[in-house]
Amino acid sequence: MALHITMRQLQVFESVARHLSFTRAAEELHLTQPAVSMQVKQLESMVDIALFEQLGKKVHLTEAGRTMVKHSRKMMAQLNEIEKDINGLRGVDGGQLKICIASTVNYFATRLLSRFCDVYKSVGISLDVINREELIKRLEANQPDLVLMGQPPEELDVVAKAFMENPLIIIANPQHKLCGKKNIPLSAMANEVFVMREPGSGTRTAMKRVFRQYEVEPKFGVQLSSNETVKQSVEAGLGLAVVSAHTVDLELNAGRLVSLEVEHFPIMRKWFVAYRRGKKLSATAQIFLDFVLSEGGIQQESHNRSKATK
Amino acid sequence: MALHITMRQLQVFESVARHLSFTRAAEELHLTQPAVSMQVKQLESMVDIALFEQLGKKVHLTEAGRTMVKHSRKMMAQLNEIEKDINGLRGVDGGQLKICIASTVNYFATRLLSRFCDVYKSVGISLDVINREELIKRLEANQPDLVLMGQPPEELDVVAKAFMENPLIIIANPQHKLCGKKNIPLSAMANEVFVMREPGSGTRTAMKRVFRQYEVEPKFGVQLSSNETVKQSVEAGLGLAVVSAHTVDLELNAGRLVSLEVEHFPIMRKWFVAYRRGKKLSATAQIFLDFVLSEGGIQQESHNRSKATK
DNA sequence: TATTTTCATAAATAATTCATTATGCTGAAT
DNA sequence: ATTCAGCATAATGAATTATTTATGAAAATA
Repeated sequence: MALHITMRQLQVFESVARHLSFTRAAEELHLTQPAVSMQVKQLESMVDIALFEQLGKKVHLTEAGRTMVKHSRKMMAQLNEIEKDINGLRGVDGGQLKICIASTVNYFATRLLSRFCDVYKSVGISLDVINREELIKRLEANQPDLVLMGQPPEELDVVAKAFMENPLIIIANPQHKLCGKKNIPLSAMANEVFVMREPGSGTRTAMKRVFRQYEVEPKFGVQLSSNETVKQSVEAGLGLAVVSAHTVDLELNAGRLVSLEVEHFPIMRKWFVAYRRGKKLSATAQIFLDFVLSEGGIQQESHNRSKATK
Repeated sequence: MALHITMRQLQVFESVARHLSFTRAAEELHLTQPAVSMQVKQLESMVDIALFEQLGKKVHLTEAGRTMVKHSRKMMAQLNEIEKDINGLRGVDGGQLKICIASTVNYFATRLLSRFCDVYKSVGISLDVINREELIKRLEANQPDLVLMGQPPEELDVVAKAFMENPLIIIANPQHKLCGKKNIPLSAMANEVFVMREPGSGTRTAMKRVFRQYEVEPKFGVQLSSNETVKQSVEAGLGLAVVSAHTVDLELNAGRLVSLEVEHFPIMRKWFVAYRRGKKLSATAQIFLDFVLSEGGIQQESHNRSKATK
């Protein structure tokens, strides 16, 4: 790029071209006339061609001048567009939001989202429901603005805020022999078969941790890839399962599944809304974050799952 | 225009955005890394929004950043277009030429033009054949690049170069009583009727001046608005006329008109190619000017018909 | 001819910009 | 834990730019 044309030059030039007078342009721009002359002269020397010609005392544009006027206007319009476009991004109105949610969150996230959309109608939301593993990949790639998930990842430096309780319970088929029993000891689980999600699933990790902690080793049965199939499998009597209580509301009420009152259960965990540390949240994302936190109704304490817990 | 975004800022920003690395951009631009950081920071402060976000050690564009990249590219493309467009004007190729010619010049100007076009095929020419009065108006309005005319105007500061002899002769119907006579005294014209062009016509002015100079007062008959009708009128026997010899070549050869050998005639005048003083001749116009002068084959002496004959 | 208008040029200076070096911080990799 | 790579910040100096005042020249006007 050889030419070092400045916006100022174009601006001053355009004014002269419009008035066909250096003096008028100077007045318009609150400058002295020589200042205008010099800017124009600089622009002329940049393109190495005369932009004005003075015949008698009247100033005329040359052919090159007419061309330059067009370009000047275009450039200035372009600049204004930048301002406009960027300002558009600054506000919430018309904002775009990319949200990823862990699959288990799905059950209430949709309700959350629809309430949000009611309030901020002009916000465009793209929602991806994915498993924990994929979600972490996406976070690494800086794809989503915000994610809703269970336990925030240890391996990534994220800012995570809890926004809702997430009790994990053990569910069983209503015909199961432990149904209705009170204070079932955890050790009783050693005789049970558990169906579960794929490795990497947050629920699976939490469950395993508890059993390991109390040195109970249940049997592990079928491995399933969606929460829905887990529930169906339990309903079909393939075994027990640890799930987020929110995801089985309907089935419990309908009596198709029951919650076992096992010792140490429910495991009280939380749902988090999270984003990568350093992420510049757009106004829209910030609003959504606040919305989720207030709707969730947990008193705030920032969870900072990072090595850099300085 | 509040924002004082510089091309440099956009250029540096674009480089960073392309590499997603300040250091790489610095290398590309032969700068130090802090210099790059500062340019980007300045741009960010101009639009008052973050363009990059650093997550871990990777640099990402923000939404605003992505928008800005588009605009940066557009702006830089725009700049290149200026250069291209202006360069297009600098050369002869594809140039535009607005030429006005006095109506009497028409007879050979067309031939001149066609020869010019043969050589410079890519030059677009707009040609207006108009009378002297209109031609001067056009000159005042700075409409034509060049004009071809008889006597250059006194009232306007033009640069005029003679390029061809312009003998003015007196023509008559072949049946006219003075036909074939040698050395007709100018005084004999006092008994003749002259048809002529409208006031303002160069030929008319020249003719009147000669008659006044030698104190001869011929009768003035019909006033005609085109050279063609003047010839036809003379042919029809309505009177004599003073015309540029070039315009009646054909008629003289065909014997439809004759030239009278009157004392002081032919008045030797010249055709001029002219443009307003101060006019920035485009390359194309300059070429045309040179072409006309060389084709005309008059040794050059610059005629400068101006008050400011300093 | 004298005056006014308008633009160009020159010199001076005020302001800003640009880039450098030096240094610190952070995250990732060894 | 140390080192390395990569960005930010600060201090500084050089270079450039923007702008002003003062002045001159040319053209229109009175």
